[in-house]
Amino acid sequence: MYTPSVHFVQILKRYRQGKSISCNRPGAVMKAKTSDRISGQDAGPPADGERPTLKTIAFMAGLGVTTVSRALKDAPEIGQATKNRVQLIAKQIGYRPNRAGVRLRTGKTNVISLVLNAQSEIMGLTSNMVYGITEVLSETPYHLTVTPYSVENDPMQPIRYIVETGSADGIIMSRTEPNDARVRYLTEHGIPFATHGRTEMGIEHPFHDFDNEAFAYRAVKSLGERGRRKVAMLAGPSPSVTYYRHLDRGFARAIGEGGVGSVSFSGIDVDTSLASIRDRMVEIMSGASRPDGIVCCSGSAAIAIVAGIEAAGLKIGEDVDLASKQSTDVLKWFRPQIIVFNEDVRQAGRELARAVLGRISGRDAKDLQTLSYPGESND
Amino acid sequence: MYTPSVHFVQILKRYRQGKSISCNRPGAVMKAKTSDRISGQDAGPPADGERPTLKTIAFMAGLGVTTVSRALKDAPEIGQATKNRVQLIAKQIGYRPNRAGVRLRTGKTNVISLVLNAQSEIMGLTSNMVYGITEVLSETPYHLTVTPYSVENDPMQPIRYIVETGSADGIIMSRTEPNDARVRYLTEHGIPFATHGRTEMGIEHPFHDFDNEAFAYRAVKSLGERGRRKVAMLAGPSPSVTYYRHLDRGFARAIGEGGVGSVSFSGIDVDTSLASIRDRMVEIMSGASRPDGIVCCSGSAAIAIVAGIEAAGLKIGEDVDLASKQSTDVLKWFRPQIIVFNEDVRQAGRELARAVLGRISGRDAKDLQTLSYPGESND
DNA sequence: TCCCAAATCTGAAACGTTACAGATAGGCTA
DNA sequence: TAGCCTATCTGTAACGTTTCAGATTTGGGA
Repeated sequence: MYTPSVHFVQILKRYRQGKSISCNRPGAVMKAKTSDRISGQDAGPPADGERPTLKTIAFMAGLGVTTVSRALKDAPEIGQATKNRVQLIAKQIGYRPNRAGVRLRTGKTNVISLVLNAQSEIMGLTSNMVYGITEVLSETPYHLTVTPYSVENDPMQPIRYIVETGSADGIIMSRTEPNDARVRYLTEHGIPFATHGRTEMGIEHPFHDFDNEAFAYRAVKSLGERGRRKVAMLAGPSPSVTYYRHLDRGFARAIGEGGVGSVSFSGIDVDTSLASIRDRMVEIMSGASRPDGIVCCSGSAAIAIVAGIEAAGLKIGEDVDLASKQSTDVLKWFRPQIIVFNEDVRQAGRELARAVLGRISGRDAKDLQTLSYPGESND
Repeated sequence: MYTPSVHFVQILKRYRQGKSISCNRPGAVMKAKTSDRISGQDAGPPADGERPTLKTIAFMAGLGVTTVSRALKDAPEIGQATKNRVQLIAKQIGYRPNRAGVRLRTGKTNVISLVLNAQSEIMGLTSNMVYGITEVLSETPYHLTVTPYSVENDPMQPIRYIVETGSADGIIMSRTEPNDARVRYLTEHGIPFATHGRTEMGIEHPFHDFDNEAFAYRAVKSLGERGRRKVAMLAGPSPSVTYYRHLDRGFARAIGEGGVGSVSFSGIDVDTSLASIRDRMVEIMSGASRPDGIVCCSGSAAIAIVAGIEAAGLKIGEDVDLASKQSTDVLKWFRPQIIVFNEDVRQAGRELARAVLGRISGRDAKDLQTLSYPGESND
């Protein structure tokens, strides 16, 4: 049994009184920080107002920094009494580990990086994602940094930067593609990440996805139930982001089951500017083969579609029905007639945060894949 | 004149060939990193695949780390030829300073923290703010971290955390109050920051603000021009955030100039839930003393107001006019009849980023205060 | 010839943390 | 009594950077 000869309370007391004290170990006398030239570790209390470090606690407890470091992380080789003392002092003086010190020593950054496309902002998506993520991270030592890239730039650029500079322990990214270079790169480099959306590369990785296939399927079905017989979908530009494929698949499946026919939109997709969508919709809805039901996967595009429909002299809910995904309530307020399916982006943020953290702590990628389903909120 | 005896190209070449080489200084032979027990600094090249450090460059150039460190930051006491060599090598091997090392040594984090209220999200505000900020930061070594707090929490909590842990060099925050505890605290602690919105504390600090007084004033005037004679404003909860005061002031000034009378809304404000706003609007607009013009400072609240008005059987642009601030185009698409005034939040983000950076680099707070004016985008 | 100043460059120390390889004391065994 | 094991605790080194206080060389002046 190892018994420290001086109890910390005495030291703490004398320390608080500003007295020069000597420790239970040789050489441990109070002295100025800068004039510390002796090789021993317990050089003395820090100057007033400075942030407490392990050294501060070590001095106050009459222990070595190593012991303090271990005591604070509940290492098995530290006595229970010592742990209690150390943890109490740490709490009392408001000790917080210096992130730079930890990072330099261990390489662990305690940072999660959210990589975003700064252009493709669908109403409120980014905000809610950020809030969802931070909600989860706030209970951990992790911070969130945001690293956007513009469309003109290579999506790989921010990823490479993060990996090369080791500036994050994990990455969350969106606009996932079927064959995603970022996923491949990060997998090769063994960096934990989670994607919003799935890939089709045969690489298992953490993701969270909204079931867009289910959404498109149910959207068509809903339109059919309202007697619509000729529906169209505002799809994504063909081969890029994965979720566009899922939309197509769900749409095709619903159509394939019969009862409802389809026409296709040409010249526009969800990435087209709102003004172009509106203008094209006027043309389409004025034409002979106009659809009587429309599926749309973006709240803002839905607004442009409505504008076009009404500019063509038709009425939502009467001449034509619109079923759309929404991530904020705006659409419901906009035209109550719109059939809306909710995607909870904040929840997605939470799931994604949990997924990266899980991956960081070594959990299997397969157990970190979640899907959320469209919530039909109206009628 | 100090002349290194071995030119770096030779060293670099041999280094690249993996050959064991000896440097121009004694003791500088290639050896494994871990077995480095000699006190000299130039221990040898790092293991393959590891990130280059100053040591790597120092070894390759046949210089000391100190010299390399200084050469990279263009210190005056380093010869021009050496600077060129060092900078060339650094570029070639893709050297990037280790942030943890810098941070530990200098205390500089190279981080800007955006402190946000996670609840009061006005459509797209956060996203655009974030994008604006990162646009500016992307040309600097600064990273952006997001630190949200929930309404239930003390707004001071994240601020204290950042200051106590020294986790950022500068802070950007919103929902500025006339007498803002955060501003006082940060000023006392000498931490650079910029606020979105102004205070009324007599403390000079960097800010960016939208001129809400001008907005409210012009909104009332616009309504007057359309023949509206009894206008009301959906104001903020009285004493809190500064910009509500500016709204009141602008509104009062416009009313004071005559021609237009005012009625007041009771029971709701911009922070009320959208459903409550809608419900209350139905009551108000069904009453005898209903306004014929409404001023609203939030896009989402405007949507709820419109819903209420229409539920009461009235038409926007005919029975009543609505003038609202918007930060995305949604309102314009929602009801083209709404009189909208644009606030460019992305631009605000840019200004705020420039303001904190300016403060960090020691510029005077007074020179870092900007105001933006409502852009009337329709008619 | 000697010394000094200017121009360059240098190692050691420090920031705060953790990993490594012991140290120390007490109790127990033989 | 000597020796060993266990339970605790320890100092040193290292992560990569910058600062401090010198070193070293060269050229020039006395």
